[in-house]
Amino acid sequence: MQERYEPAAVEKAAQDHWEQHRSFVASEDAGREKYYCLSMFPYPSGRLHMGHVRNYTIGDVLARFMRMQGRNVLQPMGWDAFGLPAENAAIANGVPPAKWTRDNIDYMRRQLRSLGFAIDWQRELATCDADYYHWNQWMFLRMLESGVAYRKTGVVNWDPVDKTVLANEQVIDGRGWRTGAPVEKREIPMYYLGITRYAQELLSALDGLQEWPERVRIMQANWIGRSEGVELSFPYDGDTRSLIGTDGQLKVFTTRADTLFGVTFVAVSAEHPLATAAAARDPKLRAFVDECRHGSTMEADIALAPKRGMPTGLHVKHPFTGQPVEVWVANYVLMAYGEGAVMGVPAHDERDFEFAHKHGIAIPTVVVPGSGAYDAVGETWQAEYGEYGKLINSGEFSGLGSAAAIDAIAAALELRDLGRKRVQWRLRDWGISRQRYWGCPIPLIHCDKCGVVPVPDDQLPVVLPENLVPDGSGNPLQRCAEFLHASCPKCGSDARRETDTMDTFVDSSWYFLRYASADAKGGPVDARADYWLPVDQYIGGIEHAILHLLYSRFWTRVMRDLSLVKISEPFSRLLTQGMVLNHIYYRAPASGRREYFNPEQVQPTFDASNQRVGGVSLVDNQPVEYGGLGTMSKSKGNGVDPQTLLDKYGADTLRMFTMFTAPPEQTLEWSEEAVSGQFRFLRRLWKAIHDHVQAGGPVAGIARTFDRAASSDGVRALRHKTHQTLSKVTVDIGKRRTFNTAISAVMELLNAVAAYSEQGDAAHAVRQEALEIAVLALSPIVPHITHELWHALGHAGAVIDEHWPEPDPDALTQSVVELIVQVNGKLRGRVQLAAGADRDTALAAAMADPTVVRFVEGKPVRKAIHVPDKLVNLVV
RNA sequence: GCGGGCGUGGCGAAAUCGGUAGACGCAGCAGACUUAAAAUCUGCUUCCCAUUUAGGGAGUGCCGGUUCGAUUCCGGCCGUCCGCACCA
Repeated sequence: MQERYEPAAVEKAAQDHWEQHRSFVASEDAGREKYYCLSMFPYPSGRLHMGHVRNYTIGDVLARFMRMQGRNVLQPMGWDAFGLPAENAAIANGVPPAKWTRDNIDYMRRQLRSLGFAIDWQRELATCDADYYHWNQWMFLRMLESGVAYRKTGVVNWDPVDKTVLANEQVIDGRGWRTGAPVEKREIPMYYLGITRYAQELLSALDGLQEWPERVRIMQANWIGRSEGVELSFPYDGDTRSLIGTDGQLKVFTTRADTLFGVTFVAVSAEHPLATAAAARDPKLRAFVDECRHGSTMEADIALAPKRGMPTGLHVKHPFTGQPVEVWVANYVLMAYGEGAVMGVPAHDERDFEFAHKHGIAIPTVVVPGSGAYDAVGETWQAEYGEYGKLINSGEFSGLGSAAAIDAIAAALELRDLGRKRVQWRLRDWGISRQRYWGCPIPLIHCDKCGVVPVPDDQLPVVLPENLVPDGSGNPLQRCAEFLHASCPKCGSDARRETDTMDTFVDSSWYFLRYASADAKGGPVDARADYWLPVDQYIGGIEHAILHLLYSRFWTRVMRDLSLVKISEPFSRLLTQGMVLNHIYYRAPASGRREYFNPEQVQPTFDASNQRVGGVSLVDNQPVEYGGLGTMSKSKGNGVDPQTLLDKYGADTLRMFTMFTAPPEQTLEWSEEAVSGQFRFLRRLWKAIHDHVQAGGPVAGIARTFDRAASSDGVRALRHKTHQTLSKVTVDIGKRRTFNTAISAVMELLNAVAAYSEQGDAAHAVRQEALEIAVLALSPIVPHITHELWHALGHAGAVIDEHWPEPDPDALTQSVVELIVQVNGKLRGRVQLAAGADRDTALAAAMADPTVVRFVEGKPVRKAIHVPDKLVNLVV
């Protein structure tokens, strides 16, 4: 064994061993319990970032730990390879997205390998491979057949200068990212997936996901947004009827049908048909409607905007009283929720209250609290106005409580065919059409005679041409004759291929299923998926808490209903890892953009209480401002390239740092000093084993039976520490997922070994055992160095093939324990006692402690608490 | 506005079921080794009082409650981060 720890050589040797022994190739084995450990696959952006390292290290530690526990482990990896950045890179460099993407994959795959992740690379997939997206297309066609997928017009962002559709992230402050031109809204036909059909199931099943973080479940429940209420109709009056041209009703949805008699106006969104009709005959209203439609699309801005509105001059009739109610256009009504229209009840809804005050509309009270705290609403809004109570001035319903009134009003409306109870969802169907090149083609053909015709299964996949270079204007597929041209599968005449591609969230909604049957030919998956699924542990960023995880839950159910899989929930257990943060330094010139400085190039400055307040750039020696801690990002210039660290310290140090510095769900603060601290620890571990082996000669021959009675106190204490450490690490990794405390425990063990100075065979044996446990316990976290150290400790086999050891119960028991002694709850002393000492013995020992005596002396003991083998508390 | 999390030394954090607050590590200080530096090793390192020893007091954002005992449970407040945001 070498005296110095040299990570490069150690890591190469370990990786070669795993490679040669195909250690991570997984195969189905019905006789063994499986463990499917999955980390969210990366977008191949170019290089790994620290977030990837953290994510994949967490997964790898669990995979390796479970492997040692005897589970049949699958840990696959792939690439979320379609998407906008590849097109942007193409525009910038003139390289086809396919080449850029595949080059990035090659580089990042090498990086993942050099980090030593226990990945089964035989199952690797990239979503841009036709073998993969073939099945996106196939499943889309099945959904089209079953009606889950359907066509409807949708609104897109249109850049009038580049004449192209923009993704939301390409719209910055309402303008196109490249041209700066104000973005327009356009309606075009698009395809939707009916996720709302599954809304109730997706919501109810959240209760079963007890191994998911609660906040993810709450976020999903809020996103699905179930609300129970009443849909009701206000019939048009004569004037409105003649303007619209048909008899009709204005439909609204409300959760507060009990306030129906307080309606003094009805408000519709600017996109509502009534608004359009009224605007056609009123130029002022038309100007207002246009303004609302073009207003900021930032939802936070909308929420803060004042309640603006204009009357349409149109009226509808109250469903019970028949009284005319005026229709207004209001900027706070959303077309996309409910019916795009609301009944205005100013006395009992804060927004309606503000609106009515502003526009001089009456505010009659129709619900009062049971206590009679008020009988009419005042000038300023009070929260109690929105509460349930007892109805007044509500015709036949007066006197009822709110809940009963809602039932009665709904029943009465139903009799008149003017309304009914129903559930409204916030969740909307998923529009998957993207007017982009680098994505999975939607398998449809447009024929002048037959209309939209699905591509037959035997002509799948519709292959995306990979040699196109987008230039920022439009979708290059529309200029690619060989892709565009097709013959109609129905009538055979010349036809045009659909050029829209699918949202990349489609690709990531089922990739975890494909890993489980990576080379299945006849369908997206085969029976092997039934063995591996569901994923036992999924690990990824909190940023995917809603969309990706919800879409995957939906897609899995669709596949279930197509009899492709047997499960409903894809991920049994979810861990959302925290972000990686670093300091932010910047200069803010009087005019122009902030300039950011890489923290490595800044000498920080601190105030009197040691708080970071600024810094000096090492480049020009001028001061820079401190911007706090923030997620590592390109735009803030505070990223750290893991490759640099890998080259400098090796994979084990990097893995160790990400696992030790914070628990996995919390944010992780970058610190190069902490990294070098982890490197120092590994070096100390190396040296400890080196010295041990040198001192003791060949160690394999040591007999390791410990006779408790014959052992010295030192041997017993070190054995106790060793097995205590083992049981802590087992729980911390296996149950609590607190890798940081697991590492701390091993550090303590190593400190104990260093402090243990006894010599002789028994001492050498107990030291050997301690070091072996330390190596085994750390091996999931730092697999390379432990691979080498396991051999150094005298073992012929590889540490990865070792079984996770069980703590020795005999070593864990202690014959003498220390009790703490409190007086009135304050720590006053400690006493050594035989384990299991009874109350009287413990109290007697406690009273004998000199410090305790000083505090108890002369005062009667009123009460004494005894927690066996733990503490005594004397109340005086 | 609504929902959720978090608040502990100079810093990252630990305390797992209500029982020793600050494990482990970083940074810092002192010492050893060295011609010197680095590396390494040893010791100290929450604050205040006392310091010759022994010790004593306070302390987990703030105020209060429950308890023999609260970082932990309960109520209220403050700060901070995240998510959603005119959802009818």
